[in-house]
Amino acid sequence: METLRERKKRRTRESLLRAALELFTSQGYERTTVDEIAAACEVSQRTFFRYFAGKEDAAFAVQEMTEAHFLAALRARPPHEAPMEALRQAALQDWDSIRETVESAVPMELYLRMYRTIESTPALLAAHLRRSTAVEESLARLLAEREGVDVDTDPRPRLAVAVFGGVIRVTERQWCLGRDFSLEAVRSLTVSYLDQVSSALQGNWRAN
Amino acid sequence: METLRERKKRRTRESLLRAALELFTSQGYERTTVDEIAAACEVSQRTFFRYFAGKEDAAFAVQEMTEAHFLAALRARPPHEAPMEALRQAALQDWDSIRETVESAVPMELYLRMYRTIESTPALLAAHLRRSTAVEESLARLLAEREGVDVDTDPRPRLAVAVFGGVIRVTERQWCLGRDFSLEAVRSLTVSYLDQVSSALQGNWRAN
DNA sequence: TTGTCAACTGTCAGTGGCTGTCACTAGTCT
DNA sequence: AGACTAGTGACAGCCACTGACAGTTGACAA
Repeated sequence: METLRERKKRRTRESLLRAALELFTSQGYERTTVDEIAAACEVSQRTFFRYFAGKEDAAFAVQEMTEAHFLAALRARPPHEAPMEALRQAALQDWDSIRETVESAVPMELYLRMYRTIESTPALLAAHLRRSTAVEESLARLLAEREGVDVDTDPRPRLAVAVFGGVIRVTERQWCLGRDFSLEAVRSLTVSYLDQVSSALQGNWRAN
Repeated sequence: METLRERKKRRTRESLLRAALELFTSQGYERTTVDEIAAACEVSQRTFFRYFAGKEDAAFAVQEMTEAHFLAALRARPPHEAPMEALRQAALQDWDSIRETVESAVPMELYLRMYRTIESTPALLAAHLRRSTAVEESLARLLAEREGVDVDTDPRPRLAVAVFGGVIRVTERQWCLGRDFSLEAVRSLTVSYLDQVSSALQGNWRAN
């Protein structure tokens, strides 16, 4: 059972996270100070730093959950699937079931707004890309294990994941730039872009 | 002709840049303060910020030159080359002729050490990845123009560049991790990895 | 219930990156 | 030589972040 102390702690964290994302998305990440976030929750600035390693950490708290969610999705793919197919299916399945994961922390709508804020804030975009490479390292190891190859001598796991990651990044970016900012939109964009990779890689585009 | 004032300015900048990279690579980026860099050049901290937008800006001053160098290399490729082939050739040619570009600012050896520092410092790696996406955007536009397609409606330029960028990133990373930290090493790694992409993308790796 | 302990929090002081301001020095130009 | 102005240093201040210390409050046993 959850003790009173734990409950209070959880509430404080949730309150801080929510206030942070609300402020980041409404007035911008840089224009939001940690003091402001703490004040909104009626705690001291010091307390904020006891719950989050930094301002940036708060911005990515939900992302961290979805990253783990995607890794689990890949782990759950049947072992007979080819690497790229497994990645593709994991991504699609991920978008289909992400809502529950996200809403255990904040409203889905806030998460989506934060996604856009990350993409349009240079400092956050940089952090996002670095986090992505960390996830990609895990993905590569997972694929290598699935296929029974050594990730340190065979570059194919990392290459496959890097290519996949590149396509996902393009997808994310176009999604955030577009008008239709729904889950269905990102899902279909993912399918469309993954399907066009081989066409993009080979030959002359003019010849179609 | 270069006036005395301009000469002094250039010298100050060169001095600051060199001192910065020397300190970053020897004692670490985070453990180096701007005050330290300024003191090493006998100028005030304020002056450092008149030459560089920030500490990070100094760390990437040479990278910025090599980025432009690569873009120029791609622009110089004959228009009949297929997109991926042009990217590949530009990359190889880039590594072959990078020395002159770099040494107009700092010794090659310092540049290479800084490269490793960037890769192993989380904050710098993040910034590096963000810068890379900016370069990739330029590359995509360049390819689109070459091929006569519209970069805003046809995703293939961005996809091709993202895939290419992903491979280059893997290359950079493995290069920095490896023992052979020479230009020849990165060149041959580039060739090797680009050659293995199609193999990595399709089918079952075990069947090989 | 009460006293003790440990967890949680606030306050304060300090560091480092970064910016605005202002006065002053030193090239530049006529 | 004198006026102009780019470049600089000194100073004050903001914000992210950290360490140290003390006060408060929930947990748990006697």
